[in-house]
Amino acid sequence: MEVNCLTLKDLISRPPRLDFATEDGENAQKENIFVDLSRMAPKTPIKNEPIDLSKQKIFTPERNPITPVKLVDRQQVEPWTPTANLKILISAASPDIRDREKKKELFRPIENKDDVFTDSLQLDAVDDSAVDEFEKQRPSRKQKSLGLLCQKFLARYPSYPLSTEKTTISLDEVAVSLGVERRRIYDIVNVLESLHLVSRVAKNQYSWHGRHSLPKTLRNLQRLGEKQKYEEQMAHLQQKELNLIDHKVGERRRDGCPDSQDPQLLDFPEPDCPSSSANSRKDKSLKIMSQKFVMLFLVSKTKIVTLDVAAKILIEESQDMPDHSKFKTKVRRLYDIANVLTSLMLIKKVHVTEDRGRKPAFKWIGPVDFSSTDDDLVDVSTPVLPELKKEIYGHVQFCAKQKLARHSSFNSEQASERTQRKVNSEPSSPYRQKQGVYSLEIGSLAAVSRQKMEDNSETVAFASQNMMPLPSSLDPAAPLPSPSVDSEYRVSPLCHQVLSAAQTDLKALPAQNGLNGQGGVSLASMALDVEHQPQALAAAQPLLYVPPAPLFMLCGGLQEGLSPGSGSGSGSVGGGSKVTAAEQPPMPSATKRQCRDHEDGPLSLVMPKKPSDSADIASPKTSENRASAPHEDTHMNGQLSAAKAVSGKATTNGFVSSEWGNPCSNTEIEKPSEENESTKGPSPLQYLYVQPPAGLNGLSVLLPSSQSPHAVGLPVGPLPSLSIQYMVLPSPTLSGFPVLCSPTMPGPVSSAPSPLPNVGPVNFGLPGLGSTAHLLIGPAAMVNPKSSTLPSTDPQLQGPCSLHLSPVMSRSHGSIQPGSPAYGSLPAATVKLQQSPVPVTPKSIRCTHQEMFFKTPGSLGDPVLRRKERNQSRSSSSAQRRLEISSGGTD
DNA sequence: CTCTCCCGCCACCCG
DNA sequence: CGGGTGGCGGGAGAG
Repeated sequence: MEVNCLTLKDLISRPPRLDFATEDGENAQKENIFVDLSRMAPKTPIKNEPIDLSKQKIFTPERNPITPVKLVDRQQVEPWTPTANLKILISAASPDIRDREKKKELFRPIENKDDVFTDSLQLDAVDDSAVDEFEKQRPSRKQKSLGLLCQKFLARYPSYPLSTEKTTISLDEVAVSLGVERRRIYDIVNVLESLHLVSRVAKNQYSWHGRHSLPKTLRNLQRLGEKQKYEEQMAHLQQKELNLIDHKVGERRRDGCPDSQDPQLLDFPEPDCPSSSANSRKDKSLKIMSQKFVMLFLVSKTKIVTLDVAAKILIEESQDMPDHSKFKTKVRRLYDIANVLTSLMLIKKVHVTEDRGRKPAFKWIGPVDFSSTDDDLVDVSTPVLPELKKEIYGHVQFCAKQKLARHSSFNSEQASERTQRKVNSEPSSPYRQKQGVYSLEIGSLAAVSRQKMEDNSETVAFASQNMMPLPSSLDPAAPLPSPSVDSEYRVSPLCHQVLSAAQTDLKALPAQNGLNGQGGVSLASMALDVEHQPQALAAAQPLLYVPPAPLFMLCGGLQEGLSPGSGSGSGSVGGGSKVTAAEQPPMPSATKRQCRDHEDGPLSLVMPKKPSDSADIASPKTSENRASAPHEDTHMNGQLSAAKAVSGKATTNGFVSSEWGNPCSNTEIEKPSEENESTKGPSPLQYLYVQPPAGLNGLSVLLPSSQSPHAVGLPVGPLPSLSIQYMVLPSPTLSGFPVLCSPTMPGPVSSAPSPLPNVGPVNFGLPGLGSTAHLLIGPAAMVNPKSSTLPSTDPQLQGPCSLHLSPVMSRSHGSIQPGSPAYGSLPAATVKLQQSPVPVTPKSIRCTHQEMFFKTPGSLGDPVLRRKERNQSRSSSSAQRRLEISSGGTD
């Protein structure tokens, strides 16, 4: 059955149920008239309705005979339908039907992950709620967004496919599987094609190339952009705008286009597409627009391009009359392109503020440094070139890269590394690279670090122009100015906003908690770039990142926020490092927004410096990783499936899931758990509990009080950034419910026994918690400096979820150490939370579990757990137990 | 209100 | 000529 197929796919990257319906329905509608008829029959036609109907249709062709069923489905599907009707219909429907629907939903949710979706899943338990759920299910606009669709699309293919594997993309197939009309797929594919991620081989057929050539493509585009003098044009336009703003907004655009520029633009060689025809139509093609748009970023010093400027340039190039309608249309197209580029983690939305207000803009967060020479990248001082790394490290790293790649290209990595290096070079810089381990920062982080590194000039420039990159610079303080800050940023480029917020919070915390701000953990990790990530994902995902398994000890009362171990050092968050969220300063609206949207947050990849080491460590993992690697991004595939299941809903995106899926992490986890058992001692495992800041949606952050000391010490790598293990839990529920742990590396502290075979996400049943509690372990970002092994961390997870703590170092178990001087300044660790538009509530978590449950029945399993979870009240003390238990459970 | 951008009509083009 | 592509802009959801 298609359904089955879909299901599998869905697991990986599935469009919301609605999508399904939509797919079929829409397609049918457009392509199949008769379908429409069926639709019509049912009820009042609502725009949205058709989709639902179609869904049913799709599914039902076979079913069609069962008319009644249709009605039922439709109703269910149709959110808009009055609840009463829905209920009635539902009730009327046979149980079988309901079950069927439920099943469908279950599978679909993965991608849809929408909260709604999740909720729907829960429905099983509650029939009564069915109606509400239905309503919830209604696909929101966001759910249908091109960006989300693109993510789903990307999730289907590995970012860095093996050369051997050739993937062909059937537009029809994809459209069906993603539940959208083909038209939408064209939009995505065209942009991807412009970057050479795919190429058209035949009608309806594209081949997937992945990101391998992305750096080259970008380089070429950059060159072209330079030739086109886009930078100048942009500057010119911006200036004009400024001037115009004062005078007139209206027609500045025309003015904006420098006459001189026109010729160039006209000449504009179509970058990659040789074929790009001279046709006017083609000139306006999304592909070309996409390339030009990318060029604008690449040539921009600020890496920030406002849509209006981009639209103007494009209009001018196309020689279109700059009338307002044209401009509007152009902007619409740019949004389409931007959505895809955002999904590729190449750009993220930001807003530039002007005197008159904000302007929509996008910031390049992709690789930057490929600039002049192709070889440059390699040449760079960076110890390990991205590509080289690939070769050297082989699968393991490869996998990691892939994951990372999603977020950023190699180049970016390099850039980040470089940056870090610079930082390192700085004597003062507190952060040192860890030996043997390189942490790569991706996406926004890299970009951010880069910016800072590069200089303030960019910022200045903006300022002069009145343009301010809001997202990055939300925090006035945060931005570059303070050295300490810079270093941090450099080290771990996180969303500035987040970071700033986190810092603030942290600072505040000490006071309340009596903790030392400095000593405190720096939560910088969190940067969330909400925008990047698929909204849906973000929303649903409850992310729990747990430190190395071995470490799992929750300080007695997590809820209370005490972390016994934490007291370390100056900053250690004093014994109870409980931080209250309230304290956090509210994030700027922009920030919030981003948070919501982005999941991608900075990713940090840790790579073993030495290949050999990595190999050693990795080897075990490698096998699996490799497998996963191809799938990379989404990972939605196989391995991940389990992970996904775990991550489930939380990870709406493949990213997350993939990470979770990482076997390595699992392995690591297990060890830790054992260790924990042995060590149980409070020291190692304790976590600092940080209450969720407002932005976190009530998620609590647990920081391992005892981070491996090594972390701090690691000097080596170019990348100073440290990754800190952390857990994010819904505060209310800390005790009871399942905890998702990010995969961790074997903690240095505990002697980790040989890692166990990787298992996807591991669920630990905590006895204390009751069956309910599960620990999901994701790939850990942590690297042990000591342990030569590196954890080949799962890059995958990192995605949005992973928390990257750069500066923080935890010495040995003791909680975060304040000690590190540098850190002191930056106590806060940024935790990247996925903020989903929907608040992450315990409920959502539950949902996640459910999803997971579905996916991987074995591991997570029990629905019952939920109940238990609820029931469970955990005392802090119990927490440790739980941990221990969990570890045992893991076994 | 503005910002986004989904949706799908229908023109373009190719085989 | 039929069907794949994809430009285009109305209009509505989201903020």
